Amino acid sequence: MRYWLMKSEPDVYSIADLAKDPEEIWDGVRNYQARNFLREMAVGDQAFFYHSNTKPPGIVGLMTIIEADIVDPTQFDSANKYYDPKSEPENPRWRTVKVGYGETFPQSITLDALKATFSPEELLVVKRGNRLSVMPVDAAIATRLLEMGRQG
DNA sequence: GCCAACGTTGGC
DNA sequence: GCCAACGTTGGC
Repeated sequence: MRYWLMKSEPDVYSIADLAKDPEEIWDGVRNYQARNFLREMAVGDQAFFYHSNTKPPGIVGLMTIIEADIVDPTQFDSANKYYDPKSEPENPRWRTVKVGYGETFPQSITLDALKATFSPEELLVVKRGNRLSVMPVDAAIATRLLEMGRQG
């Protein structure tokens, strides 16, 4: 079982949205490095939910991968923001996963707290200028994050 | 709202 | 294949 971190802007899609409707296809990722990580995910993996572009940014909870290697349906929908005219239905370019709601931490782990605790080598999200929206988290780091998040 | 970081596109 | 221009992300 592996751990991951996945970013979303809460104005677009937040952990409260996932809690309300607790299964969701994580669509709209259009970056190859992020997609490659999505394709490595397996059912049962755990992912930290990170709120970006908000005050304060940080890890707000946990979710579970409940279905792996799904074709992202938005790539073929010309009305959708994430429509990709270059993706062929017989060879879809963008794949993703379905996530299930896990838990919301009593208090989010802010980016400031993450930076104070972890080096960029330990946790990529604290690296300045990092724009990757899906990334792996080392198991030992994940354990510490769970302790930080659950104690609130 | 600004801007640094950085991925993508397209001309050559 | 290089690289300038451009667009997007995301912290501040």
